[in-house]
Order: sequence, then structure tokens, then C-alpha cells
Amino acid sequence: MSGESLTADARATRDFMAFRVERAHARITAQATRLLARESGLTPRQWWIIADMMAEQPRTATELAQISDTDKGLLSRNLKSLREMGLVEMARDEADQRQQIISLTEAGRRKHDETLPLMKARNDWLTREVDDDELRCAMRVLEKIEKAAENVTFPTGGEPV
Amino acid sequence: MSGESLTADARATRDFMAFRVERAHARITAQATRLLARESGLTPRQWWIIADMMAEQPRTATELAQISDTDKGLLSRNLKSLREMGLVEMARDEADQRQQIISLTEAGRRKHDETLPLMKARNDWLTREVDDDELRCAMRVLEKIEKAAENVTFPTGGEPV
DNA sequence: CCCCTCCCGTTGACAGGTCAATCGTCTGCT
DNA sequence: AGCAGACGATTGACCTGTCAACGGGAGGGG
Repeated sequence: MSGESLTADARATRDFMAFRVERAHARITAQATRLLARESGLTPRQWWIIADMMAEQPRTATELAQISDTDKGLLSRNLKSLREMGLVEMARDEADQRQQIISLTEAGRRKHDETLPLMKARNDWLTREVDDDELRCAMRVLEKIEKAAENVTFPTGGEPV
Repeated sequence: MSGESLTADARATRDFMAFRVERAHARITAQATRLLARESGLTPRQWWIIADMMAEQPRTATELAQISDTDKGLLSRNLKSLREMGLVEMARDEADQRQQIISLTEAGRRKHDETLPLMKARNDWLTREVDDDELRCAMRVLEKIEKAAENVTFPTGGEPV
């Protein structure tokens, strides 16, 4: 409880997962931003959106928002950019005129095919000194932490945060 | 190279570290924001700044910026808020009038002492299903990835990103 | 002694992200 | 049929973080 032990406590805050994850995130995103800007003119978010459309072929913006874990407002603006770049098409659904059927254009698919190897290479680079066991372990841990961060009831507080 | 295999490729993008880290980061920060806002009126950044000042006792803003890995502009604004809250003091250095000697006030130290247990509890909560070996492993991996993301030369590109 | 350069902290401009309000459309109920 | 409520997408307001420019001060070389 004295000054000494508190300092030691504080020092340990560096080992908080939140700290590590935040720093890793900042560096990773910054690197991806530079790389993608140079090689494809996309932002990381735009790249992920395209990748998710390739992978899951979502029909509507709402579906895509869930899949890509993107705020619907943010997604809307990004889809607008992607449409202006000619990478994405949208068409009103005849059956339900509220929703827009979204799809990649041929150019969009080509862009993805061009940049995927690059992003794969980068991913490999990021983990080049991490062996498979470690990687699996880290993935597992991140998943657990993600889940734990979603909705929490503390022993201390009592109410969800 | 056909449509089939590309889809499979794309599916694997979910396993990119970048994706996992970004999602974990978003959830963790959102939770911390809610928790700290409710319990202490601080933002996560402000909390980390205080924690770093407790741990490392930096003398100047520049030192603190390096330690806490915070942009100096962002730090400047946050220090302003913290000063207005009465948690941080700044005084011109007599020897070098460019720099400001920064320090926590008594209230600042108290705020830290009050919130540290909470943040510790949250950290424990986040990792409650992660055993020690896994945790160490994840920390190691994150560290490697952080380093790899700092400055990169790709086999493909050649130039630093 | 003066000037050129560098450093510190602040500020401005902007991109990216979150949340809430809105507008048009659909659906279920009476 | 008509209306209330829910839903899809867009838009606006706001906040955080990044980068670049600035202004005052320090320091070294001519």
C-alpha cells in the first residue's frame, strides 16, 4: 500500500493485455495503411471490406456490417468510396426496396486478386519469427480476450460494462 | 487460381493477425472507455498517461511521449485536460525554458490508486480463461509482431514500408 | 555577438471511427 | 385499408488519433 509497492504495481500495468494489444494494433494498422496506399490506393478498412465480400458473398450492407464487424455508418461511407472507384456495385432489391444488393465488380475482384498475395506476404512477414504452435496459441488467447471484452460483469461492480 | 480457390484464400484472411488484433483492440478499448467513464471520468488514454507517470516518473512531456507511446500533440491535449482536472501539474524548467516539468498532483496519485485495482481486476477478467503459459506465449507473440510491424522490407517490394 | 539550426511543446487540419437521428420502406395488427 | 412500430441505409455531430506547421527558446560556429 505504500509508495514503493504502488510503483511496482504501476510498472506491471505494462503487462496488461490492453496495453499490448493497443500498441500492436497501432503499429499494424499504420504499416497496412502505408503499404496499401502505395500498392493499391485502398485503406485497410476498404481492403477488409473487399476481402469479406469475396469470402462470404454477403447480399446486403447489413449482412456485410455484421460479417466485417464494421459500424453501419462507417460501412456506408466506405461503400460509397468503393462504388466511386468502380470496385463495388449496388442495386435496389426488387422484393424489399429498403435494402441494397451489394456486389463486387469485375474490377473489384481483380483488385482483390492483385492485393491478396501482398497482404498474405505481409501477414507472413508479421509472423515470420512465430512458430505454428505459438501462433495457434496467440490466436486462441486473442479469441478468449475478445469474448471477455464483449460484455462483462465484474465481481467488484456487479453491473455489465 | 480459379474462383473456388480464391474464395478459400479469402476465407483465410480471417486468420490474419491484423484482423484478430484489430477486433480485439476495438472491443477492449470500447469496454475500457465505458468502465473508466463510469468509475473515474477518465478516458483510457488519460488513464494510461497517469499510470505511466506513476511507473516511470518522466520529467518532461517528451519523455512521457516516448514512454507512453503517445503522439506529442495528442499528449499535449491530454495533459491540458488532466491539468484542468487537477490531476497533473506542469512547471517551466528554469534551466531550459523550453521544457515543462510534469508531475502528478496528490489528487492525481489518489485517482491512480483508486482506479488501479479496478483496471487490474478488468485485466484479470479479460484473461480469466487464459492460463499462465498461454498468456506468456501470447505476450511473446504480440511483441514479435509489434517489432515486425515497425519497419518492414518485403521480399516482394524491396523498399521499407 | 549574431545567426543558423535544432529542439520543445502547442496548435491546426484532417482521416478514421462511434453513436444517434433521420428518411423511406416494410410488416403486423385492428 | 390504415396505422404503429420495426428495419435498412444514409447522414450529421462529435471524438480520438496522426501528421505537419508553427513559435519560442537553446546552443554551436563563424
